[in-house]
Amino acid sequence: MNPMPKPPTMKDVAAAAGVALKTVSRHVNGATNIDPALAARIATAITELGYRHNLAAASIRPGRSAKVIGLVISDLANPYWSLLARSVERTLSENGYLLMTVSSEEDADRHRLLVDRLLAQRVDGLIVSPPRRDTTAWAAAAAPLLPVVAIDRPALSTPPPPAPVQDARADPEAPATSPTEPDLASNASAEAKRRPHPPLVDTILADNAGGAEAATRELLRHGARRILFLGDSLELYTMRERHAGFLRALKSPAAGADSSVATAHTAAEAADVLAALLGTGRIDAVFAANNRASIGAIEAFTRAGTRLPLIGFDDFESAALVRPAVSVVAQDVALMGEAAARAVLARLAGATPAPATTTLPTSLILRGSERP
Amino acid sequence: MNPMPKPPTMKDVAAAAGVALKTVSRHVNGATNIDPALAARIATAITELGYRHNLAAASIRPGRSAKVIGLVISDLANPYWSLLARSVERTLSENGYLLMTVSSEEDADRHRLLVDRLLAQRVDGLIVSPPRRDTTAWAAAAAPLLPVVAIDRPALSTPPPPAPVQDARADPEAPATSPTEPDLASNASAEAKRRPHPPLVDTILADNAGGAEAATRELLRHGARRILFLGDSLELYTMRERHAGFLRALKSPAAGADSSVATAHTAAEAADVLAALLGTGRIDAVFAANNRASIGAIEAFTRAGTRLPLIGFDDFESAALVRPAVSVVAQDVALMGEAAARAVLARLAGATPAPATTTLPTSLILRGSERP
DNA sequence: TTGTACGCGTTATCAG
DNA sequence: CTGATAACGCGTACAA
Repeated sequence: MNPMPKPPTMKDVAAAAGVALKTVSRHVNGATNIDPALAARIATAITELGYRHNLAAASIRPGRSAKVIGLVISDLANPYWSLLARSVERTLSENGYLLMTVSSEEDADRHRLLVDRLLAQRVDGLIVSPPRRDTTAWAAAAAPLLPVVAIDRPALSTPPPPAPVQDARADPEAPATSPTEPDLASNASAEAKRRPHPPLVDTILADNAGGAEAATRELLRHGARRILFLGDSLELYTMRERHAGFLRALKSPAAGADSSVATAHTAAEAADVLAALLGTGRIDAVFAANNRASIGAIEAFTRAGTRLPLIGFDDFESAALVRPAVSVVAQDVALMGEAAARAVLARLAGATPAPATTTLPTSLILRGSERP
Repeated sequence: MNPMPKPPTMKDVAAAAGVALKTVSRHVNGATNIDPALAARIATAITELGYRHNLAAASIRPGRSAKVIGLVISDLANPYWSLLARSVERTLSENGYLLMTVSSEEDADRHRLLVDRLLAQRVDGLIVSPPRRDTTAWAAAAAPLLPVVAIDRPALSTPPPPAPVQDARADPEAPATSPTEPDLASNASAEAKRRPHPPLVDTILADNAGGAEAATRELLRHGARRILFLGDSLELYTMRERHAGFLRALKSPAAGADSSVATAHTAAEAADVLAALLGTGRIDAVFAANNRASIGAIEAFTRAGTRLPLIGFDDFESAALVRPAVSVVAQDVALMGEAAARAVLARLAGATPAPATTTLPTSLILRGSERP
């Protein structure tokens, strides 16, 4: 009943089996050239002593590693990230790697801390969703040491736009809508700034702009003319991209369309913001830029006892269950996770191409909510 | 542009700063008694060389560890587990620990493999959801070495009942319903077998039976008399418990109630099974024993254009969004994760009480779907 | 306060 | 095919 009997070592096994340390090491590492008699004695000693290979100790030898990859995301509780983490873990585990997942909670300081901790732990590779205000320092510091992959958002090689976008930040009491003009202007600069340099590290992105554009076109096609972009802060890369796609669709031939922007972080906030707008007649359709916004929109519709045409970005569990079922722009999350894992594994296997950006297509899933 | 320049070591730092290895070690470990001049030289050398503390190497010293905890769950993609993992990670990270999460996919072999791998990695503690057919061997092997906590299901100290329960396993083509009798019988034995011995390891459970009983009583209160238990395989501990609670409610004074059991693993299967039963008049209410069954039930109702009173086990995203909103038995997942993390941390801090089982209460959230 | 020498558990070299 | 010996990067007596 000793609380913590210290685990037996190779030395113990060697002594018990009456062989040299190195022979045990060979046996443990699956070497074939061992006298069967000795191998048997060693195997017996191992099970009798309850010996377990110490990977942590083995990993300090040069050229050896613990076969662990780090994954830094913003929130494990969000289905988007947990699906991604699952996919990454699955691909890595097929290749003998373990995954360490940590959440930054969208906090840049905590993000740095976690990356540091993972590096100190000597992980073999890093898959990272860069924080909101990315200082790029983490990537520059880590990239030379080990394979690094940015996922969902690029590791900025230039700082983000100083004033993210002067959008009308709606607040529940006095939700403001802004005319199209300033948004279009800021969009132009966002477009110009898109990927000015080659990526710092391998990067896996979804086609946020393209997906948003397709969704917006679909709303326009059904007669929408005053569309609300309901999303999270435009400080977020994905939001900026989706907003850019949104505006790109509005600039198209089917002119005369107006737009406004409302910002909300949680589903409840989104519901409040939208509820306040519903009676005013200032909007006639909603593009929900993430799943929380979609859920908020449904709540607002339910509360108001009315609804507007709606398309959301990111599929979510409820989307097909509510009436009308919610049309969405879906990312192939599993594929993104697998791509990220494979990118790390490829470099671990020795490949050293120039860092590349992979943009995965999105798909528009129409379920009915896009119609008036 | 060297692919992998080997990271600088303490020795390099010591040489660059012109001090002894030990002094650098002290500096890195935050010792206070260092000549400020030397400390400054060391700090400079560290930043110039880009030195990072190697925790893996440090952890092989006796008494030291990498401060990593392993978490073995069945499926990260299930919101239940990702919420739990998030909660565990949060609590651990507040205490300086990192979390390694792996999915067993409900496969007992893979489960063993993963536990072995985590043990080889020399994690400091283990939080495990035991696999379906638990052979208890993993816990017996691991528990003497490090703090182990079983979560969601107990680590069986006796093998599971040989024939899990002779329930009427419904299949889509010819869904079978079984009279109450055999279930009641098998329930009696399940009741008798519940926790025959003290737990092998610290165990964190939800009150599955109590929650299911409360939900079933609520359905009975609204006039239900032929209730369907729609759930996953009764090989699963949680399913057995929920089924036991379900039957316990049916045995109560409000007699005359009948029941049947249908098994489905996915939401789609659950929908099919239920859809086939809906027209027959053999059931007048549904207890969905997990969130996938709940979602399947909603789908079946929608397809059939009708509905029955419904209560589900485990809250889920859509529950409040669909009409009527789905009443559920909710577990406090965050609390369970925190409790598991704290149990590990307590033992790591030196506490050595006898292994205990903590059963956390569930809450019945009534949203309307329980009514006819 | 600083440095020396050694050990942690494992693997690699290289001679038997 | 096997084994003594020297690393690996770091922490700790112990001595200076």
